[in-house]
Amino acid sequence: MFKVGEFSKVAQVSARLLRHYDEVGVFAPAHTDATTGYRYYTAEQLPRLNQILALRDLGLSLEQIRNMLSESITNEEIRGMLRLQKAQLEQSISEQAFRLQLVETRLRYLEQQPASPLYDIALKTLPAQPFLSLRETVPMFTAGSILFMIHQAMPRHQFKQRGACTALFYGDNFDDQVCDWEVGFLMPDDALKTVTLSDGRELHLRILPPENQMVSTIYSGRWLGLHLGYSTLGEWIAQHGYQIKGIGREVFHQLHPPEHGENNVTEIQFPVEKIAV
Amino acid sequence: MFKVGEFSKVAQVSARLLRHYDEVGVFAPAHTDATTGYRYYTAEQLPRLNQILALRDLGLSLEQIRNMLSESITNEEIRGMLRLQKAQLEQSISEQAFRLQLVETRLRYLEQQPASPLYDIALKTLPAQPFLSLRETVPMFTAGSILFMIHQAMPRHQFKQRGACTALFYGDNFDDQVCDWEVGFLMPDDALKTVTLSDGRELHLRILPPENQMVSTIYSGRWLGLHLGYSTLGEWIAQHGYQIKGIGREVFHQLHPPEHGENNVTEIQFPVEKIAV
DNA sequence: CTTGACTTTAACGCTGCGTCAAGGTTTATG
DNA sequence: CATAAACCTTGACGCAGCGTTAAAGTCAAG
Repeated sequence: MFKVGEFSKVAQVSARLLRHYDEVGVFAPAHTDATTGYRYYTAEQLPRLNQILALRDLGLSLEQIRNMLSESITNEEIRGMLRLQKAQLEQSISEQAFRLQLVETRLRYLEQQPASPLYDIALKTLPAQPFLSLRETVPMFTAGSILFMIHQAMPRHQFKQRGACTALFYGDNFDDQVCDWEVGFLMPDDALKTVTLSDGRELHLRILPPENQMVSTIYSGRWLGLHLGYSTLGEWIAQHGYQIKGIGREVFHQLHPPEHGENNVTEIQFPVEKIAV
Repeated sequence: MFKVGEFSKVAQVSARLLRHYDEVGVFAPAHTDATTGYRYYTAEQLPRLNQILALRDLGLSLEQIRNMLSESITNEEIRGMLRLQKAQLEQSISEQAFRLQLVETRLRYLEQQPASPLYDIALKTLPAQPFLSLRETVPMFTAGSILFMIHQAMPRHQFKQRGACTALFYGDNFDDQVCDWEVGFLMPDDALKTVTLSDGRELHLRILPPENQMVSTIYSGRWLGLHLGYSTLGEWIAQHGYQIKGIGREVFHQLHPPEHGENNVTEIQFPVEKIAV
């Protein structure tokens, strides 16, 4: 019969760990003195403890371990738990590897250029959202202006605009002088189906599908500089083994008339997917 | 000016996150109403928040992020932090990969054999420890018996035996009929230098060097079955890309006279190292 | 003015123990 | 045998990053 301190030494673990395992019910002492509460362990318990430590080394939680060690568990259930753990470890590793790639990219850039341009690119997941919009072909880099005009021409009392002004661009050659835009507003679920502008054009409601991987960057200032955002995003996407998967968006978080363009805040988003390795 | 709820929507984060970031000082709202406590954010803050989220995606802690965003930080310091993070990620990945390997091995075994023999193998780190011992060449599988005899022949009042009875085996052919053993007791730091047994033999004190990677398994029962432990350990070591690096040990946690050998509890330990890949 | 939609601060929860702290037990020593 | 040293007990906080109620104050629409 060992007391916790002795047993912790032969087992090479801390006494606190033994108490904790007793408390949560994964490993109880062979005997507990009813009056003093002292825990007494025996050498015969060592293999069991070693089992538990080995399972812990697999990354299993104490609760999972308790289940695995219960009498009434089938071999098949154990295998199921291990397969689950395997899958989780694989996912965790790929996440960590991705982070590592991000860090490495950033380090390379910092060593090339003192000022870091590639600073605020994030991955997001977007849910499906109603979108009240209008599709038109207009000169490049003017989607915001159209939105601004629409914003003006809109009978504003007819709806409560909750989401942001957003534009989707179709067509994949960004060097062209014109572009095919769908401009409008992200809406709450109970939005109107159609809105007629004061100049007669109509906005129609549709559901934008969810996107589970969007890269996004935010650009502050006049739209003349917006191409910097695009090139940075493009570099990032290539650097990290992604490719563009669908239709890009601009979100106008702060939309001013052309003469105050320096205060604009514009977000650029692209849905992406990993290139198969 | 957005209130938290609105800002959380345009930024695609939860309101709780914004409050938390305010609380810990990584991202404060542009304005806070002094009387109501309401937080008000502006669109111009979006790039900053995106920066923070991007840094978070690297796996940095909020405290690190706060430091990186402070004005008074040099480019060199930032690179240092990133290099540190890179190193930590690499280590974390290799740990996870190792766990994964453990899980896979276990799954393979479970699919071959319903009863899992390879159940309680753990990696340990041992500190340097004083060892009061005696070296002899004796028949295989009898180290425990010697220890038992020594135990009897020892003038027990002379020392407080705190550690376990332990044996080290020299020579690397385990199939041989004799083996070179060093048997003795792990001792506390203030132990006696020499002890003379009643049969005239002497135990001498020396310091066992620390081992930072020991594989260990615990076997219960008569020593006749002990080879099972050895073979299991050997398989495990090979399976996981390790090799034996030094002198193996047996630790006798429960040492009985030969006629009660079925109650013995014996641990087998080998120092190992990863084979370079 | 009344809702209802939002906001605030406060606090627990989660994981697996490490780390005191206050107060009994056991054991070694004088 | 008295007493101190060494060990044991339960209890509780801490950590990281928010998610999740909960109670109570604000704000905007009708």
